[in-house]
Amino acid sequence: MADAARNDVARNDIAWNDSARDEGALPLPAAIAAALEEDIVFGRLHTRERLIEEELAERFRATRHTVRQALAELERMRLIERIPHRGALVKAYNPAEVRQLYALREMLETQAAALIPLPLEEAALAPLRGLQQKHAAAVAAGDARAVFRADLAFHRALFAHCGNLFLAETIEELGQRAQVIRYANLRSRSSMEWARDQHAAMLGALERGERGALVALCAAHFAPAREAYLSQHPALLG
Amino acid sequence: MADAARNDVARNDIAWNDSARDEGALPLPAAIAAALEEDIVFGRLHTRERLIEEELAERFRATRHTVRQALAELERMRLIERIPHRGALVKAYNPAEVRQLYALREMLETQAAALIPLPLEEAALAPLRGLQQKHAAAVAAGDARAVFRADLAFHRALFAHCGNLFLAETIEELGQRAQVIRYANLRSRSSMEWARDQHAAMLGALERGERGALVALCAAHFAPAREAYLSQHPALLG
DNA sequence: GTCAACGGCATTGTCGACAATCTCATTGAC
DNA sequence: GTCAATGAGATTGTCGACAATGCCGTTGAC
Repeated sequence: MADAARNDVARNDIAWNDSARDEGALPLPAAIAAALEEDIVFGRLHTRERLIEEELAERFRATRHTVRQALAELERMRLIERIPHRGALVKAYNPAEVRQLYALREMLETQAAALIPLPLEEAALAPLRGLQQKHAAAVAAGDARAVFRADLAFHRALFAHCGNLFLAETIEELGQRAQVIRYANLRSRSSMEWARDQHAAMLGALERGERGALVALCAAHFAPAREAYLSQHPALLG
Repeated sequence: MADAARNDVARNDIAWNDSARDEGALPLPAAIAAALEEDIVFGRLHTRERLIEEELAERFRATRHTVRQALAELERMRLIERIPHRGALVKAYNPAEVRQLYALREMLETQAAALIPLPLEEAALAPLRGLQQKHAAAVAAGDARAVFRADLAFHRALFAHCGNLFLAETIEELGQRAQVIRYANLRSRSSMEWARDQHAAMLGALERGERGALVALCAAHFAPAREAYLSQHPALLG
């Protein structure tokens, strides 16, 4: 019965966030998946926590089938793990895995940064500036959700210019997988401001055609998240 | 009605291959997905061809639900594309995409080859030799399916030694996506023999600790498949 | 003769109900 | 007291039926 009590607390926690509806025109499973993704990113759902289909169906006022599809989507993104007849768990990474994941991201983003044509033409630069401003505004407003979305959009738009669709996709996928790890950083205002300033510096490098600076910025961009995660999780278990 | 006739031909084609059963203990959706994967790889299902749930259900003697799961799996592997209310198509790549996909594979496999500890210890080398022998035996027997499976296994085992789980996974996923493109090569005996000899050369480089040779072999390993595909597909459309 | 509206048919998507499986507390033997 | 077997309840998996949608040939107006 202690278990039931724990589950109730968790359910109340996440019940605050009824954000499936505000996704607008998204198909329902995608909207549910997005809401759960946020729950994971912002730590409302913890590592190893169980996701129970019927509870989610009630919360989102959807059928269990719909929830099931959303869970399949989250599994595809590798944010959760599904074990046959046992349900879905928020995925956990041990420190070695975290290091490997970030090492790969660094490698790919470095290569992608090296492929972006420099200096970037104005027509491509303008949308990036727009996204940068959105991100900065979200940081100023202290709106963590908006920061999260704007950050994703900025990086997607940036690496879209690397000239390799598959590289850009892979970078984005690995970024999604790292979200489970990243959430600690979204809460701190200073780290959000640091990211904002890095984006500004990237834009500068893109404008002025400074290849070395761009590559260095991309490579170093997520070091803080990795370090924060590793420092919080003792070596024995992730 | 011309359409119906075309579909019948295709259906007879693939009806030869009732290989879902011989996957042994795999869960049924996975077995169906594997059978369809082979159909795609071996060109029994052509690019842009439609996959109709009910036909597949009949062929595999499964319910449409099960087929649906298999299609979801193939979509996850990006071998097919699903359009809402319109069904599933075997994915097509245009020449630019083919080039990008292979460029990324080359980049990743080069990096992975650079990370494998050299010379590779005997305990790790022995299983690789075993897989190489299986591959060579399949080539000798002219068993294209066995060649396909053995080739996958060899590369998976090779890159598992790069020390980065995510890099190895990503390489494998991109290899799966390239399967749509690769099939032309599986038919020719000479290309199978070429792959076999390349594997042998890789093993030699692993044993003797020849980093440069290993990297070069990995980078060049799939150039023939790319070239074969590009030469067959005029620039306008893939 | 052209073209837009209609409607039948093929196909995919969703639902509620039931079956299969796992978990965990209880029971009973030693 | 420990431990394995049992069984009830919780949870996931699968099914058949029906709803929704898109495709495409037909109809009819101009």
